[in-house]
Amino acid sequence: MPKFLDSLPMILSRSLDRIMPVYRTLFQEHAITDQQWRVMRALWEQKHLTSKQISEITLLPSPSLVGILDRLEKKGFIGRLRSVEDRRLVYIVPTQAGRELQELMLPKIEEIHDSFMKKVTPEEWGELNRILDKLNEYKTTSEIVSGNRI
Amino acid sequence: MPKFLDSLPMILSRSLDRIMPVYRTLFQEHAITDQQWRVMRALWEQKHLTSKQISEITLLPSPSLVGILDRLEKKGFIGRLRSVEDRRLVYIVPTQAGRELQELMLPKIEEIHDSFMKKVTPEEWGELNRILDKLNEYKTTSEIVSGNRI
DNA sequence: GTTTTATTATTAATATATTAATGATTAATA
DNA sequence: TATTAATCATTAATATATTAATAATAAAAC
Repeated sequence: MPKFLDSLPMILSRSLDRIMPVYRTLFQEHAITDQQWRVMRALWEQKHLTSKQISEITLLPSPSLVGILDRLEKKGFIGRLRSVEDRRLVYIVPTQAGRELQELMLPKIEEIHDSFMKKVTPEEWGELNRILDKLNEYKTTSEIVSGNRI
Repeated sequence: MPKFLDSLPMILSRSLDRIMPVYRTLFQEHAITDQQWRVMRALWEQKHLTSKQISEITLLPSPSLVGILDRLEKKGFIGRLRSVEDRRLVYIVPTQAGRELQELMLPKIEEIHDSFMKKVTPEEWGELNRILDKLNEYKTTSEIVSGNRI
């Protein structure tokens, strides 16, 4: 019988609970949230992205994204531009202030990433990714349809 | 330069996004949420637990737990009992209906768990846990103090 | 070409996360 | 023992997640 604490959701959640505070210290210095940074990070080296593209990249659900983008807009880090070719689309563009925030934060984000990478060997990092991929795999397409946001 | 999508938070989040819907199908059949199940699962084979103990076991933050317990109480799955020895403590006890829910759900939860276990070898499962543990480790006590809920 | 179907962003309603603060109680200390 | 500090559950305020639904627009089918 599998111990509750050793279940797959629990070991992943526990890991995230340990890891995110390290990043969060930096986020708080710039008064943004985890999710707000995800959006800014996705815009890195991009002229613009639609809301849907950002959702796919960041894994943030579309309904949540509406508010997240509202707050980033209010802070002056992004702008919204309605597409003229397809008026259903809204392009999200980083402002000058948004670009500056990215330039400022990215080096430190990479520092944090590197500090985690130093804790394991490259082989272990590869193994981690490979094993997670195996766990994420679905065997049938019906399973994909049943519950997956993507 | 680490790709955003391959960062540690993202690979863990992506994994959870893939895994949780499999469980959630079962949760929805019983009209409870992920978090509500975590609490019920923690009470498995326990006479009672304090709110704090549940928070530590389930990784759910105490302020969230207040509402989660409210809703479980309203659904008749748990009860609250103020301790007489230490009146700061509140013991959470599963009701008869709560026990029945556990009995009903646990076999299926274990089925789902087993289905994930079948996707990797026991060695890979051990590796996954070992690598995550290495990533979760803090080197200094000051780092622990800085951001960790526990 | 008009009706039907899909797609995109959004709203709505409820549940949870995060951070800081509070009231009640207990433990520690002077 | 009177005071101070620590602990536990909770509240408050804001941000996000989840699910279902909707308005506007576009694509497909008839």
